[in-house]
Amino acid sequence: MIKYIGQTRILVAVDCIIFGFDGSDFKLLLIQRGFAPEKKRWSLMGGFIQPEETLEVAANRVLKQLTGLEDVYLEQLQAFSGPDRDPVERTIAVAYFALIDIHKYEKQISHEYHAEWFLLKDMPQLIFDHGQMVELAKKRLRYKAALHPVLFELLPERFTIPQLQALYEGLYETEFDKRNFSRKILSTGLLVKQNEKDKENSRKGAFYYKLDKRKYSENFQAFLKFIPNPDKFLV
Amino acid sequence: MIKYIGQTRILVAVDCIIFGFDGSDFKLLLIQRGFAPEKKRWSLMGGFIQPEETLEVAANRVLKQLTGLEDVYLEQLQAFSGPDRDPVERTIAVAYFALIDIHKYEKQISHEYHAEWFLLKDMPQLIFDHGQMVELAKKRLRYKAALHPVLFELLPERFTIPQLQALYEGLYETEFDKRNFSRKILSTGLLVKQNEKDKENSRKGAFYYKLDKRKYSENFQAFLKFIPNPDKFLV
DNA sequence: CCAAAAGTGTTGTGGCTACACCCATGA
DNA sequence: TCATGGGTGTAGCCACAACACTTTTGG
Repeated sequence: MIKYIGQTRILVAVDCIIFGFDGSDFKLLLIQRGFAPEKKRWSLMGGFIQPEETLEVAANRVLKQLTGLEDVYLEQLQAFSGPDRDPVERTIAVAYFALIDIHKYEKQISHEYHAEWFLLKDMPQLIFDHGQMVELAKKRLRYKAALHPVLFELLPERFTIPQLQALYEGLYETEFDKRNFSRKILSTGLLVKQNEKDKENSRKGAFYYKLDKRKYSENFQAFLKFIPNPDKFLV
Repeated sequence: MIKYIGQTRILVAVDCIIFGFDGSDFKLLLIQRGFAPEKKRWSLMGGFIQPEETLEVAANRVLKQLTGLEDVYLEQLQAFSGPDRDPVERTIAVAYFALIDIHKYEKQISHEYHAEWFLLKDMPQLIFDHGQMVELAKKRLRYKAALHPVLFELLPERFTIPQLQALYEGLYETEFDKRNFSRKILSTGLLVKQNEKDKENSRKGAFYYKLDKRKYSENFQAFLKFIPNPDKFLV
């Protein structure tokens, strides 16, 4: 194969910021790095890109390795390229963020990587520039969720409106008026009310809803307004 | 230096989608590729990342090589990683898009690369996946400009409101009501009216405005609404 | 005096926010 | 029966979109 001469070839990795929601808090799935350098310190799950893979395929592979899950919401965040970001050898990392239903993960948990869920508000220090990646992912998710119904990716098939509200409130670290919130959400037409109630979290019980998947994929790109006064929350 | 063993190292390039606005049309700056493969075909300006550079530095370098300009608006778009996107050798490309004042460029034009401005609507076929990059950049810019005052980056220091409107209309390939448009733009408080008029484009003449740079940088992240019915335009 | 583009105001409507009370249930 | 969280309606306000005529001036 002909080659471009005189150019430097570099390691390319993908790192995954994995978000989850446990019904009341936003969480992040981290692993305890098993090899030097920085052995035992907390880190995002990552891996090097392989010869025949696209970045997207690599990110999906890495995610599946850790969680066992496929067909997960995954979005390219940004490439990080500080020449010394990895002290061992120059590596460019392309960060992806994933939104997973935390319950699905728990069913398939692998202890191989010493993975743990951390509260997003209460994260350990991470290696390299992983902390920056998480900050950026949070910002991007806030931005995106203000306009598109992406947060449903974090919920199980059935969920209640109070749960959904807790999810938004967790992401934006604030509280919303529940009357306005439920009106706004229901007015999208994305939710289908079920007959059963969730009786675990209150005495009265809250009705379950499911996502209308057809409308969801049709309207995903639509420009909605989920968050009042977005200026306040979107830096 | 210790190294990660058994991993493949890959070429990493940056490619720049360079937008300009000539007062009535949106344009794209392309070069005619000077070497094989695909010699003589039109292409985005790009270059390989160097050992001590970040991607951002590389993109700025590449942009300066072609245009002579520094301190230009430049934003990372996405990494493109199809294993066969470059037939010579596997290369991952990180695309950046740039917004430049076309007049500044014309002052510093370099003929070294056989660069030419093309109408965005009327582009030649590009090599590799550059066509996809341009499409994505257009989409991203439409999205961004609907919410943030980023299009001012394309204008010279003095500009008129009709010019500004033509700029928005070019990007969204539509027409806006001029009364609503000017009211909306002026209500941001970002513009400072000048005393002179531009007499080149009409008999009556249109007042020049300048950008209030302090307010511009303060409000850049603010969540505005420049485009009526954004759903229509933002896929 | 005519053509061509700049500039400017009003009104109706719909969507947003703010706000408070009743309901169902398990303990 | 009481404590807890679920569920619901309204009114005022503001922002938006739709719309047409006058002004300026160069030729």
